[in-house]
Amino acid sequence: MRDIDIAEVAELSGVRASTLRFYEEKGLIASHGRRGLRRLFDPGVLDRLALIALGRASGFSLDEIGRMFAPDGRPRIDRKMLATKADELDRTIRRLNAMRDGLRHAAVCPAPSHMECPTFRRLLRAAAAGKIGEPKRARKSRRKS
Amino acid sequence: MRDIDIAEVAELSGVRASTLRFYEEKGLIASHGRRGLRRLFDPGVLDRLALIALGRASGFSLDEIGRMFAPDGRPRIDRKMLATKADELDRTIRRLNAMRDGLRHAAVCPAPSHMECPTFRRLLRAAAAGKIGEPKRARKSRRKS
DNA sequence: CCTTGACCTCAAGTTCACTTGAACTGGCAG
DNA sequence: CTGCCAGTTCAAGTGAACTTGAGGTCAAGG
Repeated sequence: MRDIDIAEVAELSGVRASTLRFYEEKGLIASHGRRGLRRLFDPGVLDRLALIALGRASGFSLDEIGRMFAPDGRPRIDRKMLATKADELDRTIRRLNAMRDGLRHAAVCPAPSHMECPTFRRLLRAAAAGKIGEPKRARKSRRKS
Repeated sequence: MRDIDIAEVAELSGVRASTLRFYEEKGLIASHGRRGLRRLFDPGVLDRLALIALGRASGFSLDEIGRMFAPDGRPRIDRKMLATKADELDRTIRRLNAMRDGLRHAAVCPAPSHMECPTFRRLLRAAAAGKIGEPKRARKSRRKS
C-alpha cells in the first residue's frame, strides 16, 4: 500500500493539508513523488508526523525538531543534544508539576487571596526554583476550525 | 518599602521594562501610581510576575492567565476552571514524560533508525495516546539579548 | 536654570506556526 | 472531449507575545 495522497495523510494524521505543505517546505516531511501535480506520500510519513506532534507538544520549535530528528527521518542524531533536551524537559516537567499542584490547591483553598496562603506561596517558590534553563516554546494544536 | 520603579521591577523579576508595560496594558499587572510620568509599582507585583511566569511556562496564554488569576490579583477565581486546567496539565505532563523517556532512549539506542526500535515505537504510541485535549501554547522566556 | 538620561507613548516591526486567497492545472467521470 | 474539482503555487494575512524606534517629558544633579 504505497503512496497515499495529501488528503488521506491529513485524514489519518489529523494534520491539515496546508500544514503538510508547510512542513514539507520546511523539510520536516518529504513527499515521495507526484502524480501530476499531486504529492504522493509514503505511509511512513504518519510516524514522522506523530513524532513532530510529540515534539511540538513537548515544547520544541519546528526548527529544533528538524534538527533533532534528521531531515530525512534517518539516524543522524546528536546524542548529546538529545540528552540535553531530555534534561530540559525534566525541568519543565518539574515546573508543570508544581503548577498543577498549585492549581489543584487553589481550587480548594479557602484563603481570601492565594498569596496569603502559605501552601500556595510554597508551591510558587518551588516552581520558581527551576527558573534557570526555562522552556522556550510550545503550542497546543488548533482543533479543526 | 513602598513603590519600586520599573527598572527595579525589571531587575528583580528578570522581566523587561517593555514587557512590563505590555503586561500592564493587558491588565496582567497594575502600577500603583506615577512620579511624573514614571510608573510606581507595589513590591507585590513581583509575586504576580512569578505567577505569570509560572503560568506561561505551564503552557497558558496571557489571556488565560489573566482569567485564572483575577485582574487585580485577588480571589475571583473559577475553581472549576482551575481543576480543568490542572487536568489539562496532567495530560501534558504525561506526554512530556513520554517525550523525555523517548529522548533519553534515543540518546543511547543503537538501532539504525529510531522507527525500527520497538522501545521507541512503544513510547511514541504511549505519547500519542494522550492526544485528545492537547496543550495549546507555551514559550520559554527569551534570555537577555 | 539647564542638561541629562531614564522613562514615557504610540505605531510599527519581528518571530513562529500556520492559514487563506487568488489564480492555475491536470487526472478522471461522464 | 470536456468540465469538475481536489490539488497546486505563491504571496499575503493572522494571532500571540513581545521588541524596537521615533519623538517627547520631567525630576534630579551640577
